[in-house]
Amino acid sequence: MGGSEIRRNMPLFSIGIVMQLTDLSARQIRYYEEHELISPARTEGNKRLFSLNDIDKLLEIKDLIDQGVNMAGIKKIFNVKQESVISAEEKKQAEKTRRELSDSELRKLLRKELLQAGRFNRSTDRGDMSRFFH
Amino acid sequence: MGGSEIRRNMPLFSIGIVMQLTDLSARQIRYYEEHELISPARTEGNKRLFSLNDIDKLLEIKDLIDQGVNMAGIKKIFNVKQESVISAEEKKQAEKTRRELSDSELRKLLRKELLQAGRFNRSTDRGDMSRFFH
DNA sequence: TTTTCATGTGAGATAATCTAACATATGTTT
DNA sequence: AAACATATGTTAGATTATCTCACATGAAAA
Repeated sequence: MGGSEIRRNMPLFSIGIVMQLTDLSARQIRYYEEHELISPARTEGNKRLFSLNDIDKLLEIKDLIDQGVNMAGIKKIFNVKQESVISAEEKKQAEKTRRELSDSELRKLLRKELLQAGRFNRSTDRGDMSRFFH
Repeated sequence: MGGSEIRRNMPLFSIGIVMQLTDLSARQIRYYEEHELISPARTEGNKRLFSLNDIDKLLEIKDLIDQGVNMAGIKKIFNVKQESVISAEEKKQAEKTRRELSDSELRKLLRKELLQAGRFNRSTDRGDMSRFFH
């Protein structure tokens, strides 16, 4: 995972901005948090701070609600997605260890990964916030 | 110019977040505004709202101040930069009209531009906010 | 028809930000 | 040296944005 993961999880946006960006009411956003669909960070003074990922999720929630899905359904869908990501990770991991690398192969790989550490790579299924940034 | 120009000028960030992101004090940020180095937007209730471009500029200001440049100098530098951008635009424009396109060439170009309208293209000299987004 | 769900709305509290004024350290003129 | 200018800190008092909690409501489900 590249450093972009960090950036997309950085708490940056006040609820007012998120309302504009998502066209959701404060009530709705707080309600979705109450149902644990999002978990925005908080300032020292308890104000919510949302990340790009939070906003993506809110846009997904909005879509699903428009399609008639309720809280429970959305939560399930998010969990399934999350699991599929995890299992993808596991597969990758399993595949990796299965290959029984020689020491030299291993060193080569390691070096390659280090060299690519700074590069930007995106998770495959992004939300719609890509509209707002390049 | 692509739609990314709009995105980079979208007022999104409160002064608190900008303080964290730039490591400048509120006093400093307001002082730079007073000297017209930045012009953040305002909410209905008069709170400042900063764009990605504003933040890039603040990081540039910080650099220049570290290098001993004063307000007047920074303002000059910004103006020169702005002019160079404008003249680049003019050059591009001049080059374009000079070519005296045929109608068919023109239609082809237009279609191409329309197809690429949604793509992400960056301005050449970005600030440092690229660290925060992909 | 009750209940439940998703949202609206209002009250009262508090955090974040605003402007304006004065303080201060460092560097510049006279 | 004394006076001034520049960039920033700090404080005070006012106002906005957000918070939680409670109650209201329309639509859908039971």
